[in-house]
Amino acid sequence: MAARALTSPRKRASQERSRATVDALVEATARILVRDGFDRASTNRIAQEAGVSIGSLYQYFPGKEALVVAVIERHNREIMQVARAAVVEAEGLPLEVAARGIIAAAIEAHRVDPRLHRVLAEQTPRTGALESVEAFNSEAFRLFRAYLERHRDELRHVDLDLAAFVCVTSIEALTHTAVLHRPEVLSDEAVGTLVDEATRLVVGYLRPSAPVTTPTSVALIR
Amino acid sequence: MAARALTSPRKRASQERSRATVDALVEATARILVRDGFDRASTNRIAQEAGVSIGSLYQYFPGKEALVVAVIERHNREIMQVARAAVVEAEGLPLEVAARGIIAAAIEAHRVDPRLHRVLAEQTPRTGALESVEAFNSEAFRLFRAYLERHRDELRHVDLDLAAFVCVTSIEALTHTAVLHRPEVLSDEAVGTLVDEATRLVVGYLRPSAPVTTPTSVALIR
DNA sequence: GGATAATACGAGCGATCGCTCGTATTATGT
DNA sequence: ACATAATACGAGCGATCGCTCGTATTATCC
Repeated sequence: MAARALTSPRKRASQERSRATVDALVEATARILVRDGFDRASTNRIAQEAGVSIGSLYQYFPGKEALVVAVIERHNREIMQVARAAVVEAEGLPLEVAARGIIAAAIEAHRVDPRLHRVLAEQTPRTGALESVEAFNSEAFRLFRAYLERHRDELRHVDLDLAAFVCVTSIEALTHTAVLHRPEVLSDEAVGTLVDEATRLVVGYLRPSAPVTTPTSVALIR
Repeated sequence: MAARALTSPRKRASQERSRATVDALVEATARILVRDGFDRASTNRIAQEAGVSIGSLYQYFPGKEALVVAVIERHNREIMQVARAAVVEAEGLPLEVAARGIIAAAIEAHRVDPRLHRVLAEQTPRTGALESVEAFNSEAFRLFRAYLERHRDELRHVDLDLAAFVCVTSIEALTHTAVLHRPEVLSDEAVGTLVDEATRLVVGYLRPSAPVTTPTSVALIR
């Protein structure tokens, strides 16, 4: 058993008819993930939900994992579209306003099919082919790092890689956790406060003006 | 199938012999999770690994989920012990030093059986009984909030709930992501830098001295 | 319109899973 | 010592899973 970890379609869908079949399968996978959860998403069930025979499913996907990968990639494409737009829009703006816009966009991005997002985040094992799909994070990282690079003069002297890592990770975690576990801070009245706080967090971190504090106890760990 | 979601042992282990059996099962579950991953951890396999019959397993655990819950709870107890100690030690110290210690401890905590931590984070579905086990996070939240409360005078005026949420979420994410995806920033030379940056992040956020910026565009979202 | 390629179908095999239940073994109390 | 309770055992049932393969249908090309 085990160990067949193919991810790409076995067959390229060339005719119109088959492209529809593939779409129906990906669509059905997403629906089932949301409605029934990851474990209950068997290939048989997916084929049935899609109105497609199990044989046809295996003509285009080598297994459940490949279907989930397809769903994730589609979801990520949609999310990154929002993020990219935000960074482009932020380009000309001063640091704080830019950060604010990007953070607001991060929240907005997490609202693209949040139920699917939840299933993918909470139930989908990051194993096999699924683990590499986190190219998503590194794309966000590159995007933000590029912004920092172009606005280096507004920043304190800092390793851009590290700074981008700190900012992206924090923003991601804040919006992610808020969406999944803190719906109350996302009410129309409260969401502004959250954006304010997150903005203060990263701007205070990036700004040169921050009070330079004695980096004493460096060897506290290890 | 489905829907039996018991979590607590069916039988309390009263004699010494049975307590050993339960321990062996939990221990075996952790080993298998690490070695083979979540999906391959079947009850049959766990029983075999523990050197215990499948019948005995079901005398004490209603299913796989309960076993995993037991493993998670044990792991969380170990981690929170580190965190609690750090907060206690931070009590008398000024904000920055305290934050530094807590962050260093957060990294240290993530080093308690990191391979198990990875499996639990990446493969274990947060579903059924597993979702409530995230009481872990809320415990960390309470702990940190209590510290903030006792040091309110060193802070800018801020909603403590919100501030604790922002700090805990960020620190958690930074250490978590670093341990799981950025081993290079945890080398003995680099880890100090990471602690420095994380400290600057939260201290700059909590300090009153931070340059108060005009909270303009509040309605950027929605 | 006939040949060939592309696509769709679904019964069903073999493997694994979670779990029960009847039985055997060991500890406890008197 | 014996009776009773606690614990341990594991064969095997029923359900589900992933997946193949022989066949039927539909599109494409000349």
